[in-house]
Amino acid sequence: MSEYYNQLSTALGPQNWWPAQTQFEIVVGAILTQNTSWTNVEQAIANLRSARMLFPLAMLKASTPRLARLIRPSGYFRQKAKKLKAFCKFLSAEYGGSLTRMFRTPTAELREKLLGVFGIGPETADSILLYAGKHPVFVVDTYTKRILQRHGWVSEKASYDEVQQLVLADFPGEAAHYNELHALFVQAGKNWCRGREALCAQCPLERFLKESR
DNA sequence: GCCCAGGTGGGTA
DNA sequence: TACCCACATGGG
Repeated sequence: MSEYYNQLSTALGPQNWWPAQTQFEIVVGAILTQNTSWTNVEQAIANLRSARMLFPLAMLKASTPRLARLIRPSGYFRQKAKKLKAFCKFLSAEYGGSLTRMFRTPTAELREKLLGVFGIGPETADSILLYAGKHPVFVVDTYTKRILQRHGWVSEKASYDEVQQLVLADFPGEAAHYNELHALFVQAGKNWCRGREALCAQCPLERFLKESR
C-alpha cells in the first residue's frame, strides 16, 4: 500500500485536503458531499456562507425549509437539511455546541456516537474524525474501494470495515498520511477509474504493477 | 437524452 | 444478513 501512496503522490502531488476554512465547514461539506459532486457542494456552501449560516448555532436556529433552500444545489436537499440539523442538535446536546470539546472524545467512542446521528454513516463519520478532528482513521469511499477491488486487494463484496482494516493493517501511520492517501485515491479515481469506464492504461498504479512483474 | 457524483436510511424477506 | 429503493441537483 505504501507503494501505491508513493506512485500516486509522485503522479498527482499534494492534494491539500480538506478544502475549508473551519472545522464546522468540513463537517457540513462531509454531509453535503454524500453521493454528490464536490462542485455542487461548493455552491451550497457558498450560499450558506452568504447567509452567515456556517455556524452550529445559526444552523440550529434556522428553519429546515430555509436551510434546504440554501443547500439546494447539493442535491437531496430536504434529506441533507435534516441531516445538518441532526448533527447540530447532537453537537449542542452532547458538547454544548463545541467541536473542540467534541473532538477531545477518544476516537472509537466518538465514532460510535457519530454513527448514531441521523445521516452520518461510516464514511461521513470517518471524514469528520480525520479531516475536521485530525483523528487517525482512514476514510473509505467509492473510488478507494473501486480501485482496490480492480487491483484484487479486496473482493467485490467487501464491506466498508473490511476495506478500512486492510488499509490500516497495510499502511500504518498518522492522520496526515491517511488524509493524503484518501485524497490521492479520490483524485486517481476521478482521473482513471470513473464509473464503469476505467482508463487503466493511463493510471500510474497500473504502470507500476506492470513494471514490477 | 444518458451516466455519474468524495452515501445513508428505511423497508422487506 | 442481504437486497432494493428513495433521496435530487448539476456537469460531462
